[in-house]
Amino acid sequence: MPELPEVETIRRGLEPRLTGRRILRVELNRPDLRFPFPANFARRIKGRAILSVERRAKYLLFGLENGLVLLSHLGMSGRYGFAGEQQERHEGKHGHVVFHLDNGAKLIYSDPRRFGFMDLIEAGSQADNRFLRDLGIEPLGNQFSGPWLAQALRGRRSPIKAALLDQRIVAGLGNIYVCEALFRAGLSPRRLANTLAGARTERLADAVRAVLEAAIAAGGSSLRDFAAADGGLGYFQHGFDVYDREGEACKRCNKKIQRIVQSGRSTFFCPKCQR
DNA sequence: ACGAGAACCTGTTTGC
DNA sequence: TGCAAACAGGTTCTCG
Repeated sequence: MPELPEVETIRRGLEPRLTGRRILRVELNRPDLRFPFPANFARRIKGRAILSVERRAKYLLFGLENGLVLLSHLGMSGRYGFAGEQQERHEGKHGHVVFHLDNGAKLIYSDPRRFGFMDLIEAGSQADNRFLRDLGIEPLGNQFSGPWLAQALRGRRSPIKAALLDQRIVAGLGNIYVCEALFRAGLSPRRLANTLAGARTERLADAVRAVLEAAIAAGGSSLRDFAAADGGLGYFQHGFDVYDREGEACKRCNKKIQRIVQSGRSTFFCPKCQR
């Protein structure tokens, strides 16, 4: 589901509506999502105010009172919505967690496929958390650059597509934006990661940054399972150059976009523009 | 150690 | 039209 731009869009939608609010009660409608909820999940959250809503890679981090952090990953189909505002169908059957707020609002986490998951982290131990500790750098952060990428890809024998999806290197890219970034950089998804250096990694780093920034600016893409927290739908998917465009004309050279499968996932690319 | 593939789920789209 | 197969934005685990 959501990749970094969508999660960032959701974060921006939730932040003003949650910051300063107190969670009066948490309704847990099942014991697990992808993984079991941590012990005493609802009881530990109950009564605490929400101080911040942050993002790390594709994770949402809700900073709660007294140093507790609620970590939430949306998997493929997870989403946040407020009761009564929309998508009752989604929430009705798959509203797994309901946060009752002190202003009467009910924030609902729904997730049909249940690939999402949540965790609670005590202050100061974020670095040890099993979900966060192995994440690579943020692609929109200061460290990320051509030279950094060249160094990170050195010795990697996997296709560049797979390397960019590896969250331990760069954290936040998913299938859509990897395809889009490789197209923008003019690089074949099949090219081995360790054959990239110099100008190519520079172009790739620039492409990654540009495609993510464009997507965030557009409010995130809205494939069928995603709605921004404020109910608005993103529209960046109308601008995809290659993703989900198998057989259609390349916008640059007019040749047909191809679809191949790499490590079990669809890759879309232009065989002429991408080397 | 590292990379590819399977597994985890349900809903929607595609193809016969 | 109906039904089965294929496919979907992610992560973790296992196996070679």
